[in-house]
Amino acid sequence: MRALQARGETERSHINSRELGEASGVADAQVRKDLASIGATGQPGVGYAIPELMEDLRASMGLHRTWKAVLVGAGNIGRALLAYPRFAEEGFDLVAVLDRAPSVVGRKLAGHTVQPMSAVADVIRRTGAELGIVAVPPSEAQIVAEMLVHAGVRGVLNFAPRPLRLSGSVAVVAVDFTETLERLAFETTMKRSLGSRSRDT
Amino acid sequence: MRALQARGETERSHINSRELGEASGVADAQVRKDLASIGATGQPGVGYAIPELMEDLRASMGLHRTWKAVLVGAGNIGRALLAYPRFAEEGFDLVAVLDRAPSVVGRKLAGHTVQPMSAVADVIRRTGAELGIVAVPPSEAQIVAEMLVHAGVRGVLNFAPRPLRLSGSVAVVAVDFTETLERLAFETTMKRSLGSRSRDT
DNA sequence: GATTGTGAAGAGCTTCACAGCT
DNA sequence: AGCTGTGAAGCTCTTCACAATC
Repeated sequence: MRALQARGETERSHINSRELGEASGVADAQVRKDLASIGATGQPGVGYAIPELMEDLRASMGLHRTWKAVLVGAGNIGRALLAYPRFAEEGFDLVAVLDRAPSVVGRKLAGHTVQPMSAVADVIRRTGAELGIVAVPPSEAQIVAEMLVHAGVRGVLNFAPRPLRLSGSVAVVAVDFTETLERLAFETTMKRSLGSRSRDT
Repeated sequence: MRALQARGETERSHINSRELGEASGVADAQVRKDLASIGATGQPGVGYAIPELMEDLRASMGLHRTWKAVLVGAGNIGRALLAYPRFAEEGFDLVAVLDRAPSVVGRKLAGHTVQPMSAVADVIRRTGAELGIVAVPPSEAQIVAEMLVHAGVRGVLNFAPRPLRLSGSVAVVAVDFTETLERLAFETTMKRSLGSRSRDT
C-alpha cells in the first residue's frame, strides 16, 4: 500500500507484481501469493488494477471505515501525534485528548480541550472511541491502559517503554523508540561485519 | 533483554531457558538456540548467569558502546525525540540537530543549536556520528537520507511515512505512525472476529 | 507477448528429544 | 535431578516454474 501511495498519480491504471515487489522489497511471486491471500486478483498479461488493489488492501486491514481514538498524554509525543496530519487522511480520528496534569487540563491543543483523566469513561462512552493511545510516562502506562480498557477501548497503541499486560481480547501495538534505536544499532553492526543484502523500508 | 529488565532485581543469580521463554513468548529450545547463536552459554543443571547474559545480549546488539546520531528535522517529532530521556540512558547520543527552515536554524533546542542542512557533511565528519535520524516531511525524506549516507552515516532511522531507497550497505529502520495505527486497526479487527491469543509487548 | 495464480520444490526456521554436563 | 546444547525431524514460508489467461 505504501509503495502504491509513494508512486503518486501515474497515468497507468495497472501495476504488475514485479514492480510492486521491487518497490516494497519482496519477490514477485510473494506479492502474488499475498495479494491472492487477501482476495485481490490481477489480470493475466496486464497486472493489478491500482484503484481496486488499493481498495482491497484497505479493506483487508480494516481501513474501510473511520476509527476513533482517544489520546492520553499531552506531552511531547502526544503533541507531535496531534499535529500529525496523516492520521485524519488515513481514517483515524483523534476525538479527545486527556491528561493527568492540572496545568494542561482545559488548554486547547489542535482544536481539542484537554480533559482530566476522571473523564475517561465518559469521553469514551460519548465518542464511541474504540482505540486508545498511551503517550504518558512509563510509570503511568499500565494504569492508564487499564482505565482505557475498562472504559471500553478494543485496541491500545503504547508509546511508553514498558510492556503492557492487558486482557487477551484487547489488541496492543507498541512503539518503543529506544528499542527502535537498538534495532538500528544491531542492524548497523550486522551490515558492517557481513556483506549487505537490500532491505525494505 | 526486556524480559530480564522487567524482572528487576531478584535475588536469583541464574535463570533457565524455560522461564526466559515464558517471559518473552517463545519456546525454551528457541531461547537456547538463540542464545547459543550469540555466543551466550548457560550452565547445565543451573541455567544462565543473569549479569553475564545481559552483557552478552547487549554486546550482541552492539550496545556495549555509545552510538552518536544526528537528528534532521526540528519539527514536532524531532523535538519529542530531543526531549526523550531514555536515549542517553541506553547509550545513544544525539550530537547535533539540523533543519532546512531558516526560521529554526540557529535556535537552541535541548542544548543544541539547530544547524542548516548545508552543514550536514561537516557536522557528521566533526562529530563522527554513525547514525542519522530522519524526522522531516515525506517529500524530503529521500533526499535527506541520501545526504546523510553521502556524509558517512551507516544507519538511518526513518520517521517519514515513505520507504527509503538507500545503498544496501546502510541499515534502515522505519517508524511509521500511520502504519502503526493501521496495524492496531488490523489487530483489533482480528481480535474481534477470532478469539484471542496472548501477544507480547 | 506479458503476466497471473498456484502446485511443487526448496530453504529456512521451530520443535523434539536426548546425550552429556553439573 | 535439573538443565544445556544440538542433531534430526517437522513445519512453515519463499521461490520456482509453468499452464492458463488476457
